[in-house]
Amino acid sequence: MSEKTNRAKPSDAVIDAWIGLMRAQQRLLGQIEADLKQAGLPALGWYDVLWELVRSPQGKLRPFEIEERTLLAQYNLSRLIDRLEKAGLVQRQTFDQDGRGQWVVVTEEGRALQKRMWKVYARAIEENFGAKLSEADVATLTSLLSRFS
Amino acid sequence: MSEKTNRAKPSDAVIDAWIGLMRAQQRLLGQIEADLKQAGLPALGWYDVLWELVRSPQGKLRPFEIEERTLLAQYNLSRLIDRLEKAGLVQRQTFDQDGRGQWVVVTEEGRALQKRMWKVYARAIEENFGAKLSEADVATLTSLLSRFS
DNA sequence: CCATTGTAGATGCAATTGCATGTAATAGCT
DNA sequence: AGCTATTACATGCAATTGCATCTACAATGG
Repeated sequence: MSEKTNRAKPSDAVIDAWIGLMRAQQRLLGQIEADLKQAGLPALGWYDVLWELVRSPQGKLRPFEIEERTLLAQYNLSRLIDRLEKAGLVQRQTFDQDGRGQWVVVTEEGRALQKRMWKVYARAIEENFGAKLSEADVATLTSLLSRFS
Repeated sequence: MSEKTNRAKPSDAVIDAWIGLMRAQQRLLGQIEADLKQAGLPALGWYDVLWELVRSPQGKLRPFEIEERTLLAQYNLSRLIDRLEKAGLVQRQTFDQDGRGQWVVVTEEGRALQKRMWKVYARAIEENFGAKLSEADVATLTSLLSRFS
């Protein structure tokens, strides 16, 4: 008679690591969102989309491509694009090859905002995160975390 | 004349690690929330509060204590407690030593739900997270992440 | 060509969150 | 004691999110 019917129980060490991951991300994200807000800048969600657009070859992507890259839910992205467009940071353009599709194009204002946000964001990353890790730590952490992508 | 006025710029390696952390947490959390939902269980926020209560000495805590332990915002916690109470999982009790305060007490139903959620949660942690790490990895990761608590 | 199925994106509505502020009670100062 | 500041928690309202569903178009199979 098998004893271990319930497989897949994590060890205490795994649970500690799990909690550590959740807490670290929560704290760091909270700190950085606070820095952005204090600088009068929008939240990170806006940055993520702008960044994907800015670094794309033509400064434009299809919504579903943004969705893949940012892990935003489709309905959330749809409305986030609404807000970005209302703020003049992106523009929707028709996609001729497929009547269902569209391009989301970053505007100059969008590029400018992305740069301004990056100044604050970069500093916050370094101060809250980078400053606490050696180069070797950084490499180790990146390697470990890459297993979950 | 100093060249480096703008200090605190993270290296590319630090940025990679940062992105890795955000993405790993986002993916893992999403996966686990999906598992809970599929099992017809409430979201992790409910679990976190129930767990803090269950593991507290008397099965009760002050709201501000829960707040510290979970990093929930005060106004969010206040309303989360409303929902937990409405669901019969906790009860508010008066705190005699301070008229402003109250106890949040976990009920038997609350304890039962915490156990049921843990079964799903534990399995999800192991499958999505623990299974991808050796014991040494786990120790390393915990140690690195602890710098941000 | 037509019917069915799949994909891209939008949207109504309810639930949750964020922000600002409110209320009640305690603590601290003079 | 009396006044002010602080702490604990709640709440109105606007913004965001989640869920389910909808529309429009495209692809596939007969």
